Amino acid sequence: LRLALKERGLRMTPQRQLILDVVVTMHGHISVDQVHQQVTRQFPDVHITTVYRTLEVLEELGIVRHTHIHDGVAQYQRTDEALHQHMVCTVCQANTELEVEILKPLAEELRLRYGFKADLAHTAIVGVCRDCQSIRAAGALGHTAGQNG
Amino acid sequence: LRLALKERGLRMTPQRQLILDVVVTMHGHISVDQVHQQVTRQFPDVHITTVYRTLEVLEELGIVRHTHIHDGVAQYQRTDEALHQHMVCTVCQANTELEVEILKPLAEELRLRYGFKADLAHTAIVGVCRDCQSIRAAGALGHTAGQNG
DNA sequence: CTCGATGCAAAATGTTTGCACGCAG
DNA sequence: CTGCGTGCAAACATTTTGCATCGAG
Repeated sequence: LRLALKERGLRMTPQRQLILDVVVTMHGHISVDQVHQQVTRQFPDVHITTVYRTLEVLEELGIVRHTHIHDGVAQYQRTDEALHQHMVCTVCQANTELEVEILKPLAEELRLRYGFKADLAHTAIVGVCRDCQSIRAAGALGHTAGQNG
Repeated sequence: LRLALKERGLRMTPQRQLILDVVVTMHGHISVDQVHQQVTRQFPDVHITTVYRTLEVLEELGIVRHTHIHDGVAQYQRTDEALHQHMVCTVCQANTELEVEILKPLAEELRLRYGFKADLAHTAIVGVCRDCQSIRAAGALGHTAGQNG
């Protein structure tokens, strides 16, 4: 891993080591700010700009990849973790992992019909989780679009 | 439609009429800025703040919905257009429409296995389109991860 | 020593908010 | 006339950039 840096004339600094530590232990999506917070827990001096720049480097190296979920905040994930996908509930923000197997038929279909190589793990699937559906159902029984006020 | 506004004690202003005009004629995803530009083509005085606020109102009324695609910019789409989905190419930014039928098996699968009511039309599918795959293939034949530089 | 990396501040970008005035109803 | 809607500016949040200094190799 550090060799990858070396090959491109890049240096391994303590800051990068710390950020790398966070990256290899993280699961799923994580924001720049979250990475920064974890890093500053050990070295409060590490600037968030450095986190931005390091994650950018890691992205060029193919170690991480970033995306944007529901709000405008960039979320990073490891590329070797890209094979699992998340479902984010728009009501309770619950984040459930799902097996990527489920996505394969769709990916295959898109390839066949449009020649499009879909990166389905790139963005989380949004929707409403089981629990929040129950809660909602209790408040708004029926399935016609009536005006509630 | 204006009745929906009336019912909630909201007023129909020239600005809202203009923004509504843009909304009903738009297809797929459109940014706040794009709406604003189209509006100011007729009335240069309409402020972008008004566009933000009006789209927020329209979202509460269930007429539009917003999401975030690849960058952090909010994209709006009509809810009655939500039944088609887009594929955005990360290389050439091409935006291809696809039939929502393709997504239904996945949605059904997610419902069965996780009880999750997925809103698959909420976010565009990202990936690489047919053309850009060809171009890439020409530059990087083979499928091993070699270092190119 | 050399040159990439860092910290800081400031700029850039997209979005939200406070306030006084204007206009729809 | 009432109070919602508007334009404006300023606040806000996130991300990028310029620059002097530091330190990895």
